[in-house]
Amino acid sequence: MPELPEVETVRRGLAPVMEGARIVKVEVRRGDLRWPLAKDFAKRIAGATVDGLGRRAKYLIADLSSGDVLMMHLGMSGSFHIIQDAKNEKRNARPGDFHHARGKIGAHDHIVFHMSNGATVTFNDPRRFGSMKLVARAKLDREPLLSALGPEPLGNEFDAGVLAKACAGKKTSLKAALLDQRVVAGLGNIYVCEALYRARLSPKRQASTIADRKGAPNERAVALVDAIKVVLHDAIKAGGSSLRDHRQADGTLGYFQHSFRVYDREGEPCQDCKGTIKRIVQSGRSTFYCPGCQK
DNA sequence: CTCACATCCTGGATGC
DNA sequence: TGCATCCAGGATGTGA
Repeated sequence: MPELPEVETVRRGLAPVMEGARIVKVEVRRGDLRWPLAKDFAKRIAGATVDGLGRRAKYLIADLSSGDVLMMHLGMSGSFHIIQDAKNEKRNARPGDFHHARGKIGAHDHIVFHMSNGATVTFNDPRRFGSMKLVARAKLDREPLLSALGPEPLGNEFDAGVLAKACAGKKTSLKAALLDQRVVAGLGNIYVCEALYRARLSPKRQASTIADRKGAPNERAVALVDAIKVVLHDAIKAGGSSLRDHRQADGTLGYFQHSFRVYDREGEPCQDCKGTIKRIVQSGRSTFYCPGCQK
């Protein structure tokens, strides 16, 4: 489930048990994720305190007291779960508190962090498209996984001018351009579909048509940037989207999937016109849109 | 350079 | 029920 809103939701769920706590021990149960973990991965982390847990695009970034930074990506099927120490849970439990993932390390729990506060944080990823990488903080500005990323869509620096410039001259579709992390970082298939619907722009439209000949933004670029910010903001507020029962780190379900206007709604009526939501395939991925509203 | 496409991997849904 | 097929939230490397 992991696009920007889901990763941000995971970050907010993990921060309370990780920030300020020491990683006592790391278990690498399977190190062959998207890329094999470095042989000294666990040893390099053990004993470090997590000074902060941040996010860049779809990467979680833990700042460690050792001088390293731990980059984590959820891929397609990655998730984190918190197993609370029983004593702590009893002590801290309040009525209405969220349900914590219950007790046991299970299949596909590839990486397990044992924290000094008694919490256990597991990284689960059936498809193993996720990844973890340790990088010296001093070298982070030259980290290849980050250096090519476009702007954060919720940041002030992301506006119609920036998006138009990135799309100017692009022959490819708007859909493909928005999925390109170099254009804007953090969108995935769901939120691209939803943002295009909200901006009333066709996913098939050539990307360059949100800019004039000089690369300046037109009204389409303005609408698109606005739609992207609104949909991401709303999704984060809803705790992300829970597809196929995917859960947040604290065990609760996000509910933004109920706000999908087009994603996975092929054949259903459009909420704005009399049309029907259609599914097409663009560069091998499903695109959902309303041909009536989106031009 | 830019773009379309296959590919990594597993599990769930669907169809016969 | 059993088995085959298709599809999936991402990102990269390829080949045209």
